[in-house]
Amino acid sequence: MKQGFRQIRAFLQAAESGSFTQAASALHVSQPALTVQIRQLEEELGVRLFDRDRRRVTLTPEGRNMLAPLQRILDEFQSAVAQAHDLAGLRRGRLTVAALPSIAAAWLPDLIRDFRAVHPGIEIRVADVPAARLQTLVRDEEADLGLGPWITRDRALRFEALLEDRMHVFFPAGHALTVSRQPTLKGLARYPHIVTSPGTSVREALHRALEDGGLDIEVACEVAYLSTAIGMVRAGLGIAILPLSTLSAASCQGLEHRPVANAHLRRRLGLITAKRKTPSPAARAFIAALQAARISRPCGT
Amino acid sequence: MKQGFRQIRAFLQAAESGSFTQAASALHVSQPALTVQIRQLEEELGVRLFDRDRRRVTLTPEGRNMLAPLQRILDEFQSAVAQAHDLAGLRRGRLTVAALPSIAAAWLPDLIRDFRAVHPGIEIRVADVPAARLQTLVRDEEADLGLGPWITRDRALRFEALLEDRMHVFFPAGHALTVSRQPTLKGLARYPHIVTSPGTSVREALHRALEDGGLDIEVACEVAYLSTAIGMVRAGLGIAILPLSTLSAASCQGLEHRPVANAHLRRRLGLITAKRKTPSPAARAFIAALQAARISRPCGT
DNA sequence: CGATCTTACGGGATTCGTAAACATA
DNA sequence: TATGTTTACGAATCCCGTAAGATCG
Repeated sequence: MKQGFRQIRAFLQAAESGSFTQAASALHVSQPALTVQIRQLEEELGVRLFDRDRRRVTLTPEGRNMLAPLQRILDEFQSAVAQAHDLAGLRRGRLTVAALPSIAAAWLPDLIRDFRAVHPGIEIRVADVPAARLQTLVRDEEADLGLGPWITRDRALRFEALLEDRMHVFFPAGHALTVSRQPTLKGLARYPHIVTSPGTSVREALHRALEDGGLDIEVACEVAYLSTAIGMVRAGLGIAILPLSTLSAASCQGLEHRPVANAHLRRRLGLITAKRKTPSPAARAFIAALQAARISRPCGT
Repeated sequence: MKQGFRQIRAFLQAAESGSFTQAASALHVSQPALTVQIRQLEEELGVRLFDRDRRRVTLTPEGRNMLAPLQRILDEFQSAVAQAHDLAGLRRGRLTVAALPSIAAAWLPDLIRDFRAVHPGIEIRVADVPAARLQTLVRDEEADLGLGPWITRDRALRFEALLEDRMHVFFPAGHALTVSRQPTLKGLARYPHIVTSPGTSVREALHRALEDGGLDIEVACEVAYLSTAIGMVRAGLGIAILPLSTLSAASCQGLEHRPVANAHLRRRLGLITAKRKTPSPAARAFIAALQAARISRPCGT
């Protein structure tokens, strides 16, 4: 079983040309080479495919029977190659990005817009999930890559820091905090706070920071979405300690914000990829775009 | 484009085995060879097909995409090869035999019965046509072979004598002719004759024989079929000069027959094949059976 | 004799197998 | 350390192209 596609191509071309000489020149091989290819195919199939007539070659009935099947095989192979090239050339494909909601809202829209402009054939799904699920998604190959904090040290995954998302305190314009350049957590503790739901990474970070400082805060309201929290702050219900990236995710008009001086309130966000798994062409391209964007727009807008 | 089926086979086997080593041993090649084959396919397709994990290899999503198309291509190729082998091995095929009506009636039934017993997959058509059309059918490839007399010297056809069909005179038992061992045409001319229609080879031969001898006969009746002629003879309407093979074609009970001593009344019947055209496997086998039968049952029953 | 397929043969590329290197669990 | 993939390299094989041979019109 030593067959290839060259023999099939030779056969089809010869059948079409009705001449070994013409077929050979069409395929850019010498005529004896084509004769050999035909003979190899005939030996493999066990039937004579052509009647050699010195003047022209004509298909035998057996050869005519093989015409359609072999043609289809060749077509399907070329189609399969084309499909693979489409994937490799980013003309087609699917890409699933897992990202923290804040990142998904702040960073991804621009990135995806630019990416899709270049590669319109790539279908992109975004899984905006809490930090805890990020690594699971990537590990289980439900996402090609993750964007978020590096929480659990997972040997099957790789982390590459992209930006540091410092948390800021947001407050309405004119609030007493306006005067301080970098308030401490302790200084903020006496104001009522809008906080996100337990389980969100923002809440966890805030929780750890408070615990570490032995502080406690008054919770004015607990909301699920950053944009809701911003709305609450604007309405004067309280202040909120939120990622700086919130600026991009929600309309912060009429609000002021200051960095909070606390180590727990800065997260190193980055790219999470599977160590073993070869990234898909689309994933590679997206990661490249990601790293390019990191340079042009460093550390949280 | 330097691809063959070995690479595809290697890919499918490796995907199934989940290990290059196992796949290699399953395909009876060394493991490095298989690695190379996989790499060749990856280069041709432009995508990485496997994630090498040192412990096992797993398909990438791109590889999974290629699985079905490549599997199908391989299946179709093998099916095409199998189909060709069926033709070559006489498990399938079609065979058209053109033959004189007398041959078709006398010889072919036994021959075809035996042939079909050995090769039940071959579909056999018999074209029983007058001698004049025989060569045309073979020349136009409407028949794989012809059985009949060599009339027109056609350079595109080949003739191989198989048997000599001497014409006999048929007469009712008790007829005056019973006493003669080999009557002459002249001796027969005075009896009324049953003749076949003009255009049939039997009639032509008789016509030439009479013309050559300057004889004339009384035509008692003119019929189309040999069996009709035999019926006429039996009824005593006249005698008939017919091929000896008529014995096999019609019931000749109650009739006697003697060879007629006349050169024109013996026909060399044989095999007519196209010179250029390669006979199909089925035709080759049939011809072989034909020649074997010639030995075991020479010259007209 | 001209056109075309087949055969023969030498050179070059391809591919295979063995052995060593390499990488992970 | 053990297993399994990759790399390296020598050898065998395969394949092509040129040239000569054969055959039919």
